[in-house]
This record gives sequence, structure tokens and C-alpha cells, in this order.
Amino acid sequence: MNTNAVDANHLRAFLERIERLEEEKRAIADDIKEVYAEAKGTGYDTKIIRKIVSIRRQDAQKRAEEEEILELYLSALGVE
Amino acid sequence: MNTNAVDANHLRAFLERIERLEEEKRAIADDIKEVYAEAKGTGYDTKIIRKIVSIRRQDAQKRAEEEEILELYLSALGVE
Amino acid sequence: MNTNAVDANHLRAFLERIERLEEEKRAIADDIKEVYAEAKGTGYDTKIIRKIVSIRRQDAQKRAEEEEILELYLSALGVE
Amino acid sequence: MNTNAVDANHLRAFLERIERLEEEKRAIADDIKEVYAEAKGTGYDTKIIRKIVSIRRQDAQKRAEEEEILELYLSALGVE
DNA sequence: TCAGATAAAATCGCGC
DNA sequence: GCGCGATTTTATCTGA
Repeated sequence: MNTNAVDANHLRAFLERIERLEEEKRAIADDIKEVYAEAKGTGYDTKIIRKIVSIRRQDAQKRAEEEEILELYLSALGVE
Repeated sequence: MNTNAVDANHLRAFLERIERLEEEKRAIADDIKEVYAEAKGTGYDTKIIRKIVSIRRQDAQKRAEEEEILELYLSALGVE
Repeated sequence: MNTNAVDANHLRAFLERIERLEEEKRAIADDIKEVYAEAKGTGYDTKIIRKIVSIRRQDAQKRAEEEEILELYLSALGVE
Repeated sequence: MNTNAVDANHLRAFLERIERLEEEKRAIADDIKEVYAEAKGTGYDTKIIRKIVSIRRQDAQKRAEEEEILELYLSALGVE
């Protein structure tokens, strides 16, 4: 088996891993859609739920960034 | 426990399911990034791999659509 | 002057407007870079400044989203 | 007013300049979006317009690079 | 089914 | 030159 064949197999392995993961990701996206559909069927306004989820996500991000900048401040002050 | 409280719990349950799923989705997205990083470390050009993945995804969609239309034809012909 | 020629002129006008605006945008991006460079020259850590800017931007976005969801709530309650 | 206060004011000034510029940049980005919307309303396919803009931008870059290399040649020949 | 909004992927550009 | 963040482009999704 020559080098190109080996490379091809190697590349193929990467492609398969990626495509496998992307499929899983798509499946989860579908699950999320289903939850929204279920919530809607229960009488909730999905637009509001999406907004709440979005705000909570931003909270988490903001908290993470604030911790990060605290690290930067401490590091800048030589407190490491 | 009044109705609003019940609703709040119900809503909370939906939020938790969604956020749990979104976290899983993010984790998988990170895994994908890692695979690309590993491929890059092995000497592959990630831009090319992305192109290949994208093309194969399109192929898969095309195949699915063609099967779908074949079903439609067969169904129209009463061959179901 | 036929229709195609008219269309071509119309399209050309759109292209010119877009390209003019993009040039302005690029100029402003350069200005921002210069401010960072100046701040760095004054002894500031640009990484920290970027982080502060980012956090403040998120604050603004979050505030906007919270107002938006308040509207949604009020609207859902029939208080419009 | 102690040194920290002075620094704080200095930093604040940088932040304000940056945020002012970023706001202008965002405004221009919005203008661009509006032009695309207008073009779409006039019946143009924005995807195609984006492609044209992109190609023309590449042409411009190419031309700039060619001029640059011409300068280098001339300079190497002592024709400055 | 379509436009408009939202989110994801790809690309670009910067600082280190 | 590489990672990383921002931007931009593409794809997906929802509600009318």
C-alpha cells in the first residue's frame, strides 16, 4: 500500500468522524425542535421561550467573560 | 400550589430540557472542531476537508431528494 | 436605451452605493485599529480594553433583549 | 486627582472613542443592508450582487498588488 | 410557500 | 503562523 493510499484512508477516517458527529448534532437539533413543538402544544408561546433561553445564555456568557477579565486584571496587577 | 406555580414548574422543565440539549449540541460542535484541529495537526488543509464534507453533504441531500421524488412517481403510478 | 441597459445602470448604481459604503466601513475599522494602537502606546493592555468593550457591548445587547421580552410578556398578558 | 483617577479618565476616553467608532461602523453596516434590501425590492437577486461585489473587491486587490509589484520593479531598477 | 428572523458555517483579520 | 475573535455568508426555521 503506497503513501497515497494510506493518506486516503487517513483522510477517510477524519471524514467519517466528522460526518458521524454532524449527524449526532443534527439529531440533537431535531430533539430541540421537538421540545419547542411540545411546549407549543402545551400552550406556551415559543417566541417567549426562545427569548428566555437566549437571555439565560447571554447571562452565562457574560459571567464567563467577567471571570475572564478578572483574570486579566489580576494578571496585569501581578497577582497570579 | 396555584396554577401559575404549576405553570412555572412546567416551563422550567421545558427550559431545562432545551438547555440540556443545547449544551450537548455545543459539546458535539466542540468535538468537531477538535477533529479538524487534529486533521490540521496531521498536515491536512482544513479548508479542503470542509469543502469535501460540504460536497458530500450536498450529495446526500440530493440523493435523499431523488429518492423522495422516486417515491412520488411510484406513488402516482399506484405502485406503492 | 433598452431595458437591459437601464437595468445595467440601475445595478451599477447599487454596486456603487454598496462599494462606497464598504469603503467607509473599512476606513472606520482602520480608525479603530489606530485607537487601539494609540492606547497600547500609552501603556494600556489592548486585550483588556477589548474585553471591556466586549462586555459593555453585551450589556447593551442584554438590556435590549430584556426590554424586548418585557414587551412580549406584556403583549402575552393582553397589556398592549 | 490621583494617578488612578487620571488613568481612569484616560481609559474612559479611549473606550468612548472606540465605542463611538464601532457605532458608526454598525450604522454603515446597516446602511449596506438597506441597500441590499432595496435592490432586492427592485427585483435583484442579492446573492448575485454580493458575488459581483466580492469579485470586484478581489479585482481591486489584485490591481493594487500588481501596482505594488510594479513599484518594486521600478525601485529595483533605480527608477523611483 | 415565502419573507423575515435566527442560528451555523465559513472566512477574514488581528494580536501574540 | 496559529489560535481566536469578529464578521460575513450560508442554511435553517418559524409564523403568516
